[in-house]
Amino acid sequence: MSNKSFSNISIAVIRRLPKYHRYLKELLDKEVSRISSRELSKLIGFTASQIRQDLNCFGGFGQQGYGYNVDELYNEIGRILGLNKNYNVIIIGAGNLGQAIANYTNFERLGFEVLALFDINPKLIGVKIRDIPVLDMDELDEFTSEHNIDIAIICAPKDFAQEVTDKLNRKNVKGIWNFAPTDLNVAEGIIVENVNLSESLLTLSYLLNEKELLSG
Amino acid sequence: MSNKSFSNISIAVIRRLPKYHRYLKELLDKEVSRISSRELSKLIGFTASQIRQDLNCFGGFGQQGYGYNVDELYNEIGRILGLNKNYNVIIIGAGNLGQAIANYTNFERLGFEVLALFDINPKLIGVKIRDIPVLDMDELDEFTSEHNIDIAIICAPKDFAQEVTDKLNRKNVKGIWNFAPTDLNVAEGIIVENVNLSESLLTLSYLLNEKELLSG
DNA sequence: ATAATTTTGTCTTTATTTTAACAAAAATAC
DNA sequence: GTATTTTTGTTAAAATAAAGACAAAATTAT
Repeated sequence: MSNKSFSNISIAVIRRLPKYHRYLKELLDKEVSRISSRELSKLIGFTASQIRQDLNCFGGFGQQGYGYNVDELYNEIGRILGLNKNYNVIIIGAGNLGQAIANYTNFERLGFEVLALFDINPKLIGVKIRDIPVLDMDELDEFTSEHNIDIAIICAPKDFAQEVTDKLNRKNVKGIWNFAPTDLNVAEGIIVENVNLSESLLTLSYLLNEKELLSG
Repeated sequence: MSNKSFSNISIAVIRRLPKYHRYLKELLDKEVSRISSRELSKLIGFTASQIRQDLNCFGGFGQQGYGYNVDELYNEIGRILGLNKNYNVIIIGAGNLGQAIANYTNFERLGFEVLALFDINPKLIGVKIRDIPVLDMDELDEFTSEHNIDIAIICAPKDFAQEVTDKLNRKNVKGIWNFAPTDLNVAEGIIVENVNLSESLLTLSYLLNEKELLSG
């Protein structure tokens, strides 16, 4: 009864969806009302065939001889991505990274509302980021009990991340967006999306050296 | 004469290398001196077969009946990732995200030295993050001419990112680590590694809703 | 109104990636 | 010292993903 049984959509397709969403938004802003898979292909860099196949995982949104209605497709993909809902979010760790995310108002526009940040640093507790309060980490349990938190964003140091996750495991948190450079053990059903900056940087480092590495 | 001709290593393999590196470091810290692909598989979550195949892209680092020497393998993967070198880095944008990266001392330990941050905000210009100065964006051209910059980290807003990239395109910058939520047009030979936080968050959002989406 | 063009959705083929299998080599146990 | 076990490196098979091909449908041009 793995998660897989509910899903025949490959993760490769899923990870392309936000990019479609972003490019369609740009087209909308430019008041482009229709686009073919061929034109979109030139913009986004995927093959037209792949675009058509990706979209058809979720339904036939296009029309032969015409292409796709930009507004309709944008909204459909938004719905597929769950952007028709609102999400209550907390941020664990109110350092630079936590603050950066709290300040990024675009997430709010997409429906992700940050209710609070949590930190152990007395200098940060009580501070407000925009209108969002930084609370004492000791209040985390109470806060998550009283509020229906959908997503917790972990911006805490590596050695503290699992400890926090253990607390979240006992609450009704549905997803964790993890910026700590470690793999978390989560309770069944909790979805984790990792953003591992070190891994990204080391990939860049590899690519910078690849030519010499494989020739010399 | 595409980049591909130098490389028979798939990007999927490359993106797993930093994770091997991280887990091997943890084993080293625990003073584990040897590990088999089977044991590593249990830790890291890839199949033992995949681990052996990945490592064998770069050489036979193991020994039959024994496994892999942790210290040796850690160093070999570090070398493959280019961590035997030092990199001069600048950060474009000294907001929370730029500061977060500048403050993350682990990158320095890996050989990535941040020489300066750049911003247009007068309140930030002149400030120091650790010992790293925040310079006026107007000084970027001169600075990149005088220093041999390997990597530029773009933490500037989306609408400003391409403008900065155009400047970098004319310099000898080798790689761009891009946090702006947009695809950059770069000069030939410049490697771009994107960290698109919105795309990551929307992927999480999709996964949170996948069950209902595909059943209902 | 008709012909030519465009373009999707889907089926087929190709390519890539992952997993499985196993001989050969080394380590360990007895 | 020999047998047993472990474990790699590598080959083969299976699974997954991407690209190509094309009929059917709709649009656009004449």
